[in-house]
Amino acid sequence: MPINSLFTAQIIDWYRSNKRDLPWRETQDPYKIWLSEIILQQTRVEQGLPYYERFLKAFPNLRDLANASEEQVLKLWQGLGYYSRGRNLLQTAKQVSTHFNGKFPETAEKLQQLTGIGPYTARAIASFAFNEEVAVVDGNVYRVLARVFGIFTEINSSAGKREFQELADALLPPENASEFNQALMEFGALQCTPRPDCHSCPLLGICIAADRDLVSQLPVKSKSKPKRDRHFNYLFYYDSGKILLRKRTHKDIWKNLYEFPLVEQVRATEDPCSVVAEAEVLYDLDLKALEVLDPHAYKHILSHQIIHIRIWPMRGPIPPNESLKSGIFAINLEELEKQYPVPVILHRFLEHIKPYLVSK
DNA sequence: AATTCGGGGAC
DNA sequence: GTCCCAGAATT
Repeated sequence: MPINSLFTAQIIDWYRSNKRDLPWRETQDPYKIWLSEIILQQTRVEQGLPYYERFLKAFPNLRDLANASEEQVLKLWQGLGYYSRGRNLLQTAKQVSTHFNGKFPETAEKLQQLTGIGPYTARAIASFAFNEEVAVVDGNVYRVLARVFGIFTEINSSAGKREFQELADALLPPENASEFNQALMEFGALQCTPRPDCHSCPLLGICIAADRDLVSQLPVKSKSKPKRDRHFNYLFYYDSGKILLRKRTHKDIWKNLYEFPLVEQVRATEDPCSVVAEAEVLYDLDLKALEVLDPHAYKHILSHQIIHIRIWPMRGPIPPNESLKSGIFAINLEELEKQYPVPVILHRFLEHIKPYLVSK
């Protein structure tokens, strides 16, 4: 038996006895497949699963989602990260709903034209929902193929992407694309993990990396840039159940999410006066009469940046909404929690601070 | 071709 | 601390 056929057969065999019970595997509805795939981009199954359930409950079908507001979608997306996925989700729902008569295109090539659907997701939907014979390549697939076939090409280079995609396509068994794709990813997620237990691996006999002790070196990936430090000073201006809020609209992290009035500085500030002074200019506020309390400090570590956050509680009457400028507005705390999407760091702060606010 | 977009979990 | 996750869009 050729090595490639053996590999395919073993992977599928392993999958049938080890696969997890996941809701999007029990359907061929392109809407549900699409939704699950967008949620699962760069996201572990365990983290994405509750979001998938909540989205389906809120928007049972494509039209429901297409009729939603971006605020609703982002609120449901809150805490999942990569919020452009949520915005693109809504955009594509509207697009398919109005321009494609509510039907998703049925080939990977056409699916990839839609916003938020790239090479992986297009092939996943085409294969799972429409049985197209196309192979998917995600982080799991890179890892499994690099090890089993001993490939040292960098997986984040264009040459690597091409090479692994071609290999996956060559391995794909016609007639069984969907199951093979699922199997290969599941194998990477459960068995051929970043630090695997090779003793229990059914592919021990054919894996080049295991044979030559290269498992810990594969796959090869070029190093990432060092993180940059940012310093966010938030004005937590609380008064009788209301706080000041603004929407992030610029092209940056947390786009279109809401936050307290922000003063970003190049370095950490111990002195509230400089924060207040900058805020007055930035937002055209009059903060002179205010008392500024000691800040709550957090460090928010992300993939490409470390955000040093100081939330400065302030005491004093909130001006009426009509007199607020620069996109600042006052909002009731319950209203905020119900409707306004915020970064998790703000959500956690609010949960922490709420008991103290109501008891005061 | 390189960078940017989050948050959480494993180690 | 580092690396990775059912990647895609933008520069």
